[in-house]
Amino acid sequence: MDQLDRDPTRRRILEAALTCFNATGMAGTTIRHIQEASSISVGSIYHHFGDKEGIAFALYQLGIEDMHQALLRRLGGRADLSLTIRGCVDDYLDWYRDHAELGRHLFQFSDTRFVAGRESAIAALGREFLDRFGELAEDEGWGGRLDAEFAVRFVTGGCREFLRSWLVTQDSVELEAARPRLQDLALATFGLH
Amino acid sequence: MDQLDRDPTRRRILEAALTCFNATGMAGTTIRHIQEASSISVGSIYHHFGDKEGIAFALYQLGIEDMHQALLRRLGGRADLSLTIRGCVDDYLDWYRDHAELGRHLFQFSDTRFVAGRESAIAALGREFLDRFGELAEDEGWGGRLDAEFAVRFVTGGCREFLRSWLVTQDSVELEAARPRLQDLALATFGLH
DNA sequence: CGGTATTCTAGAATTATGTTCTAGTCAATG
DNA sequence: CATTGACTAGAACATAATTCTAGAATACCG
Repeated sequence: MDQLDRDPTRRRILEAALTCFNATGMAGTTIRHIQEASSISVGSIYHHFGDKEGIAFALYQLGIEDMHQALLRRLGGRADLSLTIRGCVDDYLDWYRDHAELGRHLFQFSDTRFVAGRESAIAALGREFLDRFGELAEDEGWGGRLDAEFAVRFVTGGCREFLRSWLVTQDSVELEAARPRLQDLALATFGLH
Repeated sequence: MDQLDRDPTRRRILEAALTCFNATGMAGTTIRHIQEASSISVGSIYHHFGDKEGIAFALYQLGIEDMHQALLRRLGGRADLSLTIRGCVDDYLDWYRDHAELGRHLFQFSDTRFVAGRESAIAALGREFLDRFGELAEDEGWGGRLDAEFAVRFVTGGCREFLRSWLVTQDSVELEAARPRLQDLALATFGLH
């Protein structure tokens, strides 16, 4: 979004692609659409990204990395477990609120890649978050590491499910109404309050 | 799966398509693949389904309907709220365990359709479940109707998130290990035990 | 029944789309 | 400068989606 990519050419391609993906879906956007929207030639697009999925993947990677950065930052400061959980929910919702287009792309892309083999770096990000959160939970005396991971995934899924439908309307009032309720449910999941 | 469709032609097309989608993803399967796998001519495929997405959508619809039928059956019998929740988690997991191919397709397809406009019947199914569950929760004195809906979606998301990764391995031991934990988390979400 | 309309099947023809290729431009480097 | 390597451009190509035309099967109606 702000800093999609250093190289201005790559950046223009990615921005154009993201707009197209949001407007007509990944299947519905052709390389030519992206070419027209970015004014970068077809050859150049292929030079930088290899193929269409390469563009989608680059966007996915950027999005996931940016989002995880926001969440990891939260785990850096030492706070109460309850506060941390509330804070993570905040960060998660905020990120999607502030990056709705990228967010929609994450949803669009994430379930496409059952087959794909590109993503070890991304799995590592998820792992890092789970590890760090697991440490924190252990320090606070909350069950075992694996229990914490399991609960985190559950909460993530709950928030995801809300966001999936929220991204259709992108109504900020609805988001703010949901925020405290999602936080409460997240805490309840952990048996906290 | 058992009764994908009445018409044997449609059925063979759908079965072939599902196999292909699972093997090589929706983007990776061509109409010709489906043609070869089903031995139904291209013209006939288009006659029945309009286009490739039409096939994917038909499968999606069948899957969703079948799954919701299983869940609605559960809400028919009058049981304790806690038992009902545990039972719904059971049904949800069981359905994916027994229909893993269709399940994978549901995931693949669900996030593709931000743009598509086909799905009012399907939204109605989700509504029906939420309504029926909401009634039950109210009868049991659990918060308001909207609170119940919100919690249901949250729990659904939590289970979905587990299933998303489970569908990659489809390890039955892992599923059974997760089952009671997911049930407990679901109950905790509702503040029950 | 016999004819007629309708649905269904088949595969060739057409069109759209992803990808590759060739040639040329630009920028950095020795 | 000359050379190299990265980058850009758009035409050419290959593949895949979709449409078309014609014929076969089936249902409908007098």
